Amino acid sequence: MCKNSNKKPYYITTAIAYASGKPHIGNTYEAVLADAIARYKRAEGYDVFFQTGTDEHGQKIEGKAEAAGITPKEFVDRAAGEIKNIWDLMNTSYDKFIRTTDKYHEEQVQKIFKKLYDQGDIYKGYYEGLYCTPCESFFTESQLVDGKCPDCGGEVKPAKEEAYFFRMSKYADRLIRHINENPDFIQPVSRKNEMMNNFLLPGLQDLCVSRTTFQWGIPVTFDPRHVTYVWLDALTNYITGIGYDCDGNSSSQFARFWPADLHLIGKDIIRFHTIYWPIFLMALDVPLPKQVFGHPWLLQGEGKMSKSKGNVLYADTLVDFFGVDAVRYFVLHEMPFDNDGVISWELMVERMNSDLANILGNLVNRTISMSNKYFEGTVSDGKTPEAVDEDLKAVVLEEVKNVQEKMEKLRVADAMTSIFNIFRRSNKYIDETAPWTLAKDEGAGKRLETVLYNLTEAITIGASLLASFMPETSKKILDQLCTSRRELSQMNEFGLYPSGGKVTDQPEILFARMDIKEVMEKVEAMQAATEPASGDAAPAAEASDAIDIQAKAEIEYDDFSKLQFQVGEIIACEAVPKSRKLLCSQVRIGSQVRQIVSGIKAYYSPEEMVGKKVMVVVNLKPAKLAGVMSEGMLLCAEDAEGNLSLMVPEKPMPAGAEIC
RNA sequence: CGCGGGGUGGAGCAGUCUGGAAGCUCGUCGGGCUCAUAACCCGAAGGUCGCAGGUUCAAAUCCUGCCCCCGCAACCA
Repeated sequence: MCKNSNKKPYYITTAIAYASGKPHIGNTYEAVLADAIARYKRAEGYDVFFQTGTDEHGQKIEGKAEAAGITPKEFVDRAAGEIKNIWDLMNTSYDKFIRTTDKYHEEQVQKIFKKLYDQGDIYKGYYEGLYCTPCESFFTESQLVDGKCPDCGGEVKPAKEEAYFFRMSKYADRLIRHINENPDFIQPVSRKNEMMNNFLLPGLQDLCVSRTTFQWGIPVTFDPRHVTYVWLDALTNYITGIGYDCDGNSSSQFARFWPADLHLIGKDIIRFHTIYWPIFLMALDVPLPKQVFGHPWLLQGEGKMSKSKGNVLYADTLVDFFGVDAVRYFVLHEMPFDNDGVISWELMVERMNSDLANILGNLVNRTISMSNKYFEGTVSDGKTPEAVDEDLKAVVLEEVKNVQEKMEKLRVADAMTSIFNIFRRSNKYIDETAPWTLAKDEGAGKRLETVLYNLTEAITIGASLLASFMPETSKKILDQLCTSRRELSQMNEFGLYPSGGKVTDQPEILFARMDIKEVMEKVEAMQAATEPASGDAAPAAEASDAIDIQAKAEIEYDDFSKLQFQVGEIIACEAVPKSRKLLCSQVRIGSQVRQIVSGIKAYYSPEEMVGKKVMVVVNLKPAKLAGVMSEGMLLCAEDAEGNLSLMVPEKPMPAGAEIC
C-alpha cells in the first residue's frame, strides 16, 4: 500500500533526552551515532524509521521550572526546542521526535497503567520507612545504602506512603530465558553478564511506578493523586511513538516497525532497557526489541578539561569552530566500541588537519586540479591499465566490504576508518603514478587519463560511502566530481564513473587546516567570557560571580533558632584512612574539642586546615562517616562546579563565639 | 574482600574471547615528489605489552598473586 512496502523495515531509536537543560556533546553523540546507522540502513535498502525525542516529566523538571519561575510545560517546551535544534543542527535524519508530553503518549501511558493494574501486574503498596525529606523522595531497600539517602546522603525517616508497584519477579524467569536464548539481545556482550549477575540472578525487586510527591507527570486515571513514575512513562515512548494502542487498535505503522531492531542507549541505562522494558512488554504481550546496544561515553579528556572547570563542550560551540560534518566525524571516529572515548580540542584539531584536510580534502582538491590542468576537467577512462592500478582497485573494493562488515556489527568508528583507507590509498596511488610526469610525456596521454579516471572513481566510491556519516561533505565531493551518490549495491565493481564526465573547474576547499595555537587562544577567550552564562539571555559579565540554586521552602524563625552555629578553631587535622573525600579535624569550640569529619579533601590539605577559624554547626546529631565519628559540620560555600570554600569570620573571633 | 573499566614505543588506541614473528593514527628524525590545503609518498628511531610467579614447544593473549589509574557507589553532618 505504500511505496516502501517491498522494503524491509528497520526501526531504530535513541534514548529520549531528559529535558532539563542543554544537551552536551556526549548526549549529542548518541543522536549522531543513531543517525549514521539509520542513514546506512537506508542505503542498504531498508525502510528505516528513526525515532528520538525528549523525556519531559519528573520532579527535577518541576523543581527547575519553579526555580525559573515558569510552568513545567513552558520549561520543557523551551528545553525540548533546544534539544531538537541541536539534533537538527547536527543534521540527524530522525523520522519522529517524540515528547513524553505529547497527548497520544500520555493517553497510552494511562491506558497501559490501567491495563497492567487490571491484570494484576501493578499493585498498590506502601513504602515502609526510608523517606528523605530534603529530597522529597522515597527509596527502596535496595537503593539505600547504610540506611542513608543515596542522593543527598541524608538521614531517611521511617514513613509510609501509598505507591503503585510493578511485579517484576513474575517475569524474571522468562526474561532470563530470553536473554540466554538471544545472545545478541544485549550489546556489547560484556554488559549481559553484568545484568545477569547483578540484577536478574539475585532476584528482582518490584519497581515503583507511581509517585505522590510531585505533580509533574502523567496522572494515574483511577487514582489521580498519583503520577506515573519515570520508566513506565519514558520507555513506552518506543511503542507509543509509532502508534501502539493498548486497546488493540495499533496503527499499521506499529505493525510494520515493531519490534524495534535497535535501541541505542547509553551504558548507564542498560538495566532499564534490558530488564524493566522487556518485562513491561511481556506484561503487555508485545514482542521484545531485537537488540539493545549500550554505547560507551564520550568523555572530555585533556586532563585540564573537567567539569570542575566548567568547560563543558556543547555541540553548537564545536560546530561554530569546525562545522557540522567535522564534529560528526570527531564523535563517530573517536568513539571506540566498548571503552569510553575521549575528545579534546587538541584531538579535534589534529583530526581536522590530518584526516579531513590533508587526507580527504587535499586528495579531492589535487585530483580535480589535475583533471582541469591536463584535460580541461574531463575525466575519461583511457583504458591503459598498469599493474599498480590493481592494488588500488583491490583496496577500494576490499574496504567497501569492510565497511559493510563493520556496520553489520555496529562498529561505526571502524567503518569510518575503512573509508579513509580508500582515501589514503588514493593519495599513495598519485605518488606511484606521478601524473605530472606522465603529463610531460607526449605519448602517455591515455595512461594519464586512466590514472585520473581511477582516482575519480575511487573518490566517488569513498565519498558515497561517506554519505551516512558526513552527508554534507559527501554531497559536496560528489557535486564537485559532477556525479551522484553510488548505491551500495553498485559497489562491488570498480569503474562505473561515466567516462567523459566533467568535474568542476573551481574545486572548493572542503576542510581548511587549523592552527592549534589559534584555536586554543579562541577557546580560552570564549571560556573566560561565557563560562558561567548558561545559554540564557543573562549578560555574561554580570553573571560570572553569581549563581542561582533551587529554592527551599520558607521556614519559621523557630526553625532557624533550633540551629546552633559557633566559631571553631581547627587544632589538628588528618585524612580519614581509606576514604577519598574525607578529612577528620579536631575542632576547639569554647572549652571543648570536637571531632568533625568533612568531605573537603579535594579542596584542602590537612596541613592548611590547622589553625583556621571556621563556621560549625554544633548541635547536629553525631554520625559515623567511613566508620569515624563526626560531631558536627563545617560549613562551606559551594559554587556551580562543586568547589568548596570554608566559611571563616571576617574579623578575628575567639573559638566558641556564637554565630547568629 | 563494594561494582565496573583500564595499565601495549612521546600521545591516543587496536590486538586479549579463538596463545604462534608487536599493529594503527598522530608526533619526532631522514629522504622523495611538486598535482595539491607547507598538503602527498617512502624510510628510520623509539616498546621489559603495569609487576611477580605459573601452564606451554610457544604467552600482550590462559592461570595465580600483587601494584597503580579512572568511573560509580560507600562514606560529601
